[in-house]
Amino acid sequence: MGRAPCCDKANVKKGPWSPDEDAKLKAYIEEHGTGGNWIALPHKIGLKRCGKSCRLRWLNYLRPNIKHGGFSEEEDKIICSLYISIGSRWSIIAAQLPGRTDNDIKNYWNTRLKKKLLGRRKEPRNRRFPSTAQESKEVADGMSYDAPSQGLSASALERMQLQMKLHGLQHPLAFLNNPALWPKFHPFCGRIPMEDTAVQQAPDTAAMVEPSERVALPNGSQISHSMVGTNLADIEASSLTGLTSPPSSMVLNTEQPEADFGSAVALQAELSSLIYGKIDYLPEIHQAGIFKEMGTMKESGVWCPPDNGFGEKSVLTSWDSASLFQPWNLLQDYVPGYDV
DNA sequence: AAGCAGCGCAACCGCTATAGC
DNA sequence: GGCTATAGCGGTTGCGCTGCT
Repeated sequence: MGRAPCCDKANVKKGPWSPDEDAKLKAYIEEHGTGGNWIALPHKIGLKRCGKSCRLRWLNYLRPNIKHGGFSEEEDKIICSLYISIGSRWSIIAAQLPGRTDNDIKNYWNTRLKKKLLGRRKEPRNRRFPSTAQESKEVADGMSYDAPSQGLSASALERMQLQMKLHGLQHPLAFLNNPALWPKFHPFCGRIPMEDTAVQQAPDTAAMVEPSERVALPNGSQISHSMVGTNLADIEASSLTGLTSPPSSMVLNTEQPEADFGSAVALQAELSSLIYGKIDYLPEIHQAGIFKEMGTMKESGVWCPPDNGFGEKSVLTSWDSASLFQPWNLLQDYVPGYDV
């Protein structure tokens, strides 16, 4: 038995909202609020609309202080940075941009920003997975094989492409030939010393971070450097340092916060350069508010691998593992039979 | 001027998470 | 603890506009 529909599909109006409908909805909500029940709301005001539709209309257009279009460079950079770090969590990204809605940002990304960063390429018609051992080897060698789209989500592919662009990689698997890019717990590198790493869950990271763990930003605000140290910053840092320490997104590194923040800033400069062809440091993007929402989300926390390769399950939070860029996971997509 | 393709965006759909009973 | 209703989210669709041929 399927689930009951939220409304009578036959008796609800679909399509664009009329000014009259907008006015009715706006007036009612401004006077009475939503009442905590969107499903009942259209009936109360005599609108032949689905409750979900009313909610969407209010959130995306009618509520006060909504901005449309005219994204600034600063907003572009925030969107790009967060997209690379956390993927298509539009609601989280939107929470960092006052007046912007997730729908707006999603549309902006899909129609403009993505093209701006990745460029527009005609997809080769005969793109396919490697089928022979030689082709597979070439893939592993970073040769001759264009980034496949099959078996990989669009979001993951885009983020991978952005990563490659940021780091000058020619191939998604080129990291295999660059040990500097290998995280310590990568199966090829051996086991991460879990007992030495302060892997921990932080249900409310923003609240839990000790003052010593916060990073002072140029504008005077502070942010937890465990949050600054996204996986992107890890890769950035690792490419510079040879990854002598575990990625900061896995470990709450209280020893060298400046290094982590420095790499994050460097990343932003790279991003800025990529988008606008110029270098400018980005003091605003990592203001404390950036991850404020994530810090209050129950699933926020310091990332650690779901399984360290020895059958030991680690503390893991849902979106962290799914969204952070983990190039070794791409092996599953590229190499038949490989299981991370 | 007509036809077409590409683009931008509003809105919808379907799924998951959560709250309440 | 299980069930149901609702909220919220991300992906997708469809339509109107614009520019090109």
